[in-house]
Amino acid sequence: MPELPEVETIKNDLLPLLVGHHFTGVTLHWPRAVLTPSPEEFRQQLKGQGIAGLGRRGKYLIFHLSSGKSLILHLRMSGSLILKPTSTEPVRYSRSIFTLDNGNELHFVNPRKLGVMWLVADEQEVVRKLGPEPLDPSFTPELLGELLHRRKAPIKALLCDQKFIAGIGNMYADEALFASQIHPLERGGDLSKEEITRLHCSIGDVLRSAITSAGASTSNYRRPDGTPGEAQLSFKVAHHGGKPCPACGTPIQRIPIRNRGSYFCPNCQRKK
DNA sequence: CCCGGAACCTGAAGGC
DNA sequence: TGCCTTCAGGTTCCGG
Repeated sequence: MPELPEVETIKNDLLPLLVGHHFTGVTLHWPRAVLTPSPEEFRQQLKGQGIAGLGRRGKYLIFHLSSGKSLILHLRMSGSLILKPTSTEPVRYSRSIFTLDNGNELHFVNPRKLGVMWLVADEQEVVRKLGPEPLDPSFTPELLGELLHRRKAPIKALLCDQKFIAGIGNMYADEALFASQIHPLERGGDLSKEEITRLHCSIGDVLRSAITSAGASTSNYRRPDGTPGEAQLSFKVAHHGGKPCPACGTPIQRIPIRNRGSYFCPNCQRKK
């Protein structure tokens, strides 16, 4: 599932290949993925647009266009972006194709049709509601403590809430909680100062390490050249149900939290 | 404001 | 072999 490290990897991979080029056309095989404006306006406004830069906010990938507008993509659960030379060979589950001036085409591969796109004058229209960027220097342990104050939801649910903090999803929430030895059902507001400090540190470590490994390919995620990332090889609990905990050997447990599978070590991560 | 659950989607995996 | 059910989990919406 594309979370912050996966979107960051896609941005880094595409940056040198796209910036300075322009879109020559757009084909929409699943127009409902365009949330704004209308699919037809989307196509017309993108045609001929130069790509001035690429950015990321949380799990959102942002194309800065020469018109000053922003093309924003969210891959949701199963989406990926593939960049390849134009050919007649079909790309499986390609739902949108952006053709470029250099003979390449960018495919929005979107098997479950959950991924979405926007074309807006101000990117804040889309990303305004997001919480802080966990890798930004302004995200301090003190800020995390303030955000957690009096929150009653399970810490796992808060970490996955994009309004609470941007970019973290199921996998990296589980990994960060294991690294900081906190039970996923612990109420956010019940974390001690020491636990908050550990959690803040673990969030940064887990995300930075995953970016270095080019993201985690647990299912559909691929880099734009089609190769998988390797962050999943370092996972200690995520998707490891029943396997021994790498720290103590206790079988990793899986419980549902907010309808999501949560993996943790019942010995290393005790609830108070 | 805060929390939990359903809905959107469809391929993959498992049971019988 | 094939049908059926369940699972996957990011986001938004809705109800309490």
